Amino acid sequence: MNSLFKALNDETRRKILDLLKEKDLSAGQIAAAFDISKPSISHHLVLLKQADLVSSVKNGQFVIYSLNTTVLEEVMQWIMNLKK
Amino acid sequence: MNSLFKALNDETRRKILDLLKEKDLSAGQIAAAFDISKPSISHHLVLLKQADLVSSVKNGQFVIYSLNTTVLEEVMQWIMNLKK
DNA sequence: CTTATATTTAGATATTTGTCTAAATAACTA
DNA sequence: TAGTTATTTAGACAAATATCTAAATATAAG
Repeated sequence: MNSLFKALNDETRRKILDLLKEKDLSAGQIAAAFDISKPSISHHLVLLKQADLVSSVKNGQFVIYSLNTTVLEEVMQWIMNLKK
Repeated sequence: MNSLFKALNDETRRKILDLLKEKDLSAGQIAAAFDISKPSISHHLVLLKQADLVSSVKNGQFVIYSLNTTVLEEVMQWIMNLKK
């Protein structure tokens, strides 16, 4: 829960999730969408992976990232419980 | 959206929301539930107010805080859009 | 009017976070 | 194998954050 809210608490990371909603992308393609260095984006991707919001597979020299929405259920549940 | 995720990105603040789910509480009552100084709790309450997650009314020398769940709709919408 | 109680404001400090550049690692390609 | 491209790791640094103590403000009560 902590790593989830932490991962979501950044505009750049939320935009990355938005990008991945459309289609899977390589780290480089993701970085290209931002005016931020590749190492920084790589770091954001680490945080998103820690939260299990994205997964990645290596494809040759590329690393392809995909959105994983299943953990968002937890956030939904947490909110629902509060609204109860 | 930013202030919302920011406010939610802290265990103490999430617990405050949980407390307020049960019933309205004064700043002092909220502080009493944590092992953290009153000024620190006061600061957390400021952030929760900024995100519009709580509202407060002064009652004599007390300030009573209440949970406001309506803004959580935004978070729900944002998540829904991602899951789409 | 003075003292006590409730809360916030101010200012300081240690930790966390987002960013960068340079270097390391991995995998293609000529 | 040498060079090129893709990505991550390492290390540094500035900004943001959570916390504290001390002081200020506001209200209540004797």
